[in-house]
Amino acid sequence: MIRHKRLADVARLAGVHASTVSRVLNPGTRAMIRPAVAARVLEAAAQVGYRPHALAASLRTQRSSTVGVLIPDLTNPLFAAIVRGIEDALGAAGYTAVLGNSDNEPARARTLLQRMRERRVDGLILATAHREDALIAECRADEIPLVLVNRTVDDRATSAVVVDDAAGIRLAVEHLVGLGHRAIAHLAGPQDLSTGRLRQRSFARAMVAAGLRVDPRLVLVCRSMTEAEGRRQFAQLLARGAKFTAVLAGNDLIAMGCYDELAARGLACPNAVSIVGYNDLRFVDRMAPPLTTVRIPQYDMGAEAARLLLARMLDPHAPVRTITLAPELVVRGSTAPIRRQTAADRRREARDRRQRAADRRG
Amino acid sequence: MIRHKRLADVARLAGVHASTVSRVLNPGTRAMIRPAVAARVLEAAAQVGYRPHALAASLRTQRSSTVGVLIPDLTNPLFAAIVRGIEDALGAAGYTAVLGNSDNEPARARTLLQRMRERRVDGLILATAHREDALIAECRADEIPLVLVNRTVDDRATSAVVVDDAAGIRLAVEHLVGLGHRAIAHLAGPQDLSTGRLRQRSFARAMVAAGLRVDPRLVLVCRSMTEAEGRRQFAQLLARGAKFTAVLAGNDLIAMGCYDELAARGLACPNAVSIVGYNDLRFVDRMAPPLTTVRIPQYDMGAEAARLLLARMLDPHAPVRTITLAPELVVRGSTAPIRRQTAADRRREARDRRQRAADRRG
DNA sequence: ATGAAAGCGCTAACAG
DNA sequence: CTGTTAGCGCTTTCAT
Repeated sequence: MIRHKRLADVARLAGVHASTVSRVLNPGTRAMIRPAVAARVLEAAAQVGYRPHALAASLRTQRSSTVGVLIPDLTNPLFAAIVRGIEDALGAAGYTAVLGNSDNEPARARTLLQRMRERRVDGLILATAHREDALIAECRADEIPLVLVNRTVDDRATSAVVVDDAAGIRLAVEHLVGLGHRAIAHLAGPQDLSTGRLRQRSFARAMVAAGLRVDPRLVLVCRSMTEAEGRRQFAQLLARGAKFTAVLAGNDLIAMGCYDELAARGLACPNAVSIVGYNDLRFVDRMAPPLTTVRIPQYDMGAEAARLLLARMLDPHAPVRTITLAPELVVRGSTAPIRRQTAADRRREARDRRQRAADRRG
Repeated sequence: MIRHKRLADVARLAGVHASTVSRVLNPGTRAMIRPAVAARVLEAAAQVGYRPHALAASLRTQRSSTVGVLIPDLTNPLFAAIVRGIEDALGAAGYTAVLGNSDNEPARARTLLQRMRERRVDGLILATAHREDALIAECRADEIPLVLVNRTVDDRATSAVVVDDAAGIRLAVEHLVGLGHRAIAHLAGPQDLSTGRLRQRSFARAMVAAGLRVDPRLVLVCRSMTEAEGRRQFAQLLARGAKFTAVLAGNDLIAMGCYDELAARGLACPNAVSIVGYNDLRFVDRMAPPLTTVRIPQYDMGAEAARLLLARMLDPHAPVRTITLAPELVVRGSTAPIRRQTAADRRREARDRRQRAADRRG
């Protein structure tokens, strides 16, 4: 390992005291030093290749210029995009993000938060909030600057950047209704997440607003926002036997699960059923069929959350704020006008199904 | 901001000296302390809610338990997966990753590395290597433990975890040849990246090994591994007029670009042309058509890189190692047996094309 | 405008 | 076994 140069090394070379070097190198105190001396110091620093020791400075100043970012899983494109937004905004302000993946396990989240606190992060951005979240309550008690992103908590006591899910869901429902759908199912996300819950409630309200009845048999709650769980609940939905012509999925991954179950049964979307997702993950525009979904500003949510946190760290008395960003509907190939199925349709579908089964065997 | 407890606070409560508390709390020195005292200390620590100050410890021990991870872009699923592998392996060893996105800009990379060095990361994992990389040379000169991942450098002087691209490309070429393809094009990645370069050379070798000639007009080099550039070069390839029935893309994003250009021309894959990608990014199995591609162990590459680095940090004299992981071919719907086009085929395609154009207008 | 000195919270060498 | 002491590299009073 290399021997790092210290302020004292630069000081000796420049013929000044270490504290003078420190003052020259820190923008806030540079004005204290006579330009001639400052120039000499700067040259000396460059000559020995001086690099400040951020940890030592942090110990002294009690500020690490570091922010903890906790997400469920980086491998989910939604969170990758949010993190990118966070890191860019943070980086522009001279801050560094320290990442942690909780995998939606509170125990892991606790360990990671712990580690971040020990590293003395100046603030926290959490994308892991549950509607009632003990961990977040603890953070609040510790008075560490804190911002939630994407999901929020029920007591609006913490700053957050979220999407107007009510509007997003309304757009989706109105789109389906406009296509003639009446029997619309909803595969909701987990109800202990603000997103899962709010989207479900918004679905009910939007249906009523459209003059439709919500059939309880057409609303199922997924235990997680994953493809596997989406597929399971969609199969469950089919098993219930209640008729429906469209599905509003709690998010894009749940929608993908529907695609999987449809494919396994030899059914085609949007022929058999129209499907709408939520989030507009990267690549869902390339699926077969391209997914109609509600786009949310993933990157911007992250960037906004970072900016909100930066403001809060600057002024600890800044008020609690919830920033709500607008979603937009992106219509693609997974939704189509409702169409009463004719006998001919049924025959064609049956033939296609047989053909596909044969293909798989062959 | 909360008032943090220090060792001295715990010490006072337990009626011992701060150094005793330190010894109790550090696994390596716990054995020094009489169990009865240790128990008293532990209780006192729990009572005041003591949390160690990692930065202060780092300053003293000259080890931050932190690793810098530099990638081009978190938003690329390849790097998201690699980072996840890195973080999991690092986390299991008590280390924390500090992430940076270079966007393939050397200036950004330099700034980020700078910041990481100031934070005194104990080691570095770089997924941003160019074949000749000044930044990496500097890191080597600084003797900071360093591991490359996915891409490597030409002088094999740095430890790395990479994929056996020669094998991967051979699998892909043999697959295409097995389907009857003879005129195979290659949209190579940038030649200043080890992956782009090695895959192109491997393509040439695999073609020769299969008894085929490499037509220079069928090999184009993309300036970046992106969809936009893949599309541009594929259009270029078509413009050259040389006949081909299959394309081996430098990676999945380039392959997606080919999809885009085909779609724009109303052509269908694998009818018009077979396409093979590289990496097997998440979701490419859901594209239209599902992409035949070479799967690489993305997560494991990251985890292996982290383990290699951990070993190196433990023993600075550990030898330079290159770990090569095996790829595997995943055959899906974007490749099909070659088929001489009949007059009927041509008529059908022309009709389809017209239909699609009409759809777009309507 | 600059130097001297103290101390952030911790660990480790040295005593006992 | 445990206490004492010194100091990691920096910033920031306090002097001058």
